[in-house]
Amino acid sequence: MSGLSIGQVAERTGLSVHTLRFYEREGLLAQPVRRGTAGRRVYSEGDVDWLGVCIRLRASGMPLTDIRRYTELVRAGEGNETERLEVLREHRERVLAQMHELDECLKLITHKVAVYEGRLGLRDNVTDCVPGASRPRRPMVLLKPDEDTQ
Amino acid sequence: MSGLSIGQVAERTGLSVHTLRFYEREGLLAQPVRRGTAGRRVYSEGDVDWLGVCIRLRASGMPLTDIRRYTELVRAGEGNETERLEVLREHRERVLAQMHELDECLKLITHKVAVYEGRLGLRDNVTDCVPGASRPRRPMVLLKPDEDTQ
DNA sequence: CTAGAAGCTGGAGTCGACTCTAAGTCAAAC
DNA sequence: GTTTGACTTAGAGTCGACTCCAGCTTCTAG
Repeated sequence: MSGLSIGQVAERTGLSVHTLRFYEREGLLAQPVRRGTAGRRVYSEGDVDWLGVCIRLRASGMPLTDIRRYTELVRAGEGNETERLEVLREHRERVLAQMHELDECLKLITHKVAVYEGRLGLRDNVTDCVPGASRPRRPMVLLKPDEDTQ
Repeated sequence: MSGLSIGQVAERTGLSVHTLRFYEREGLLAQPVRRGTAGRRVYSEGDVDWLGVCIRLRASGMPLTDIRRYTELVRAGEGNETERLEVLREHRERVLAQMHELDECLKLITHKVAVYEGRLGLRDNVTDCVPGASRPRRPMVLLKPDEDTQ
């Protein structure tokens, strides 16, 4: 069951084979990858799981150097749990901040979308309108200051 | 009231003067920046507002090329609202997806934090403990598979 | 037996987004 | 009147994170 080629892992994780080798060079793998015939990489399920963690950390904006740091702690084995915790907690703070920021952005974008939908005489989805109800013609609204012209 | 130097705008927006000039070169400003004595940039409140929008778009992961595209639409004036809307809606989808992803990441991290806190014999914050209650010594838990060793 | 697919390595290239440097202008403070 | 400091430009440099290339081996199918 265990024993995946780099190609299989690429398919499974969504990373390219290039990236998998790159991550390995960068020291992002907790254990050195086993090698099979002709020096080919043989990934265990554990390797793939760990890669999954790395991918999540990356996706949440943790830079590779920090992932490496964390990986090194894990590789070093028991005894440094406090440090690992610190890394994780710091990152969690950053993620929360990022979510907050994203929320603000979303508000802005949603506001703008609403404004343009209004300008174009749309109410939400066209399909939401009562069929047959005369769609109001574009009412030639004067541009509000605060909107996108100027 | 209107008429800010590049330095003032930098301070106000949190962008560096370098970045402000860079953004301008990249065509991210809706209107060309006014120039004062000796060719110095003089920013209007409108410029700063627009920069605020750009910053939010960037912060939510919109690449500069897309911000430029949107800016060009705005600069082109009335008549392309449908296109602007499309850009915004697409971006909103990406932001929502990103928030989802971040949420997953947060779950993972929070889980790991909880695991390490458990391993270290902490319950939440130390300050949450009843003072004087004997803190349990680290119970030498066997490592669960699924956790960070292997 | 040979062609093609997949793997290997070391190193180079790319891309996005800044970030900085050099050489110069200008206004105000001392 | 010179020094300081904020500004100007064109262009170069940096950094993170890939992404690809050349040249090689090795396995499988026809």
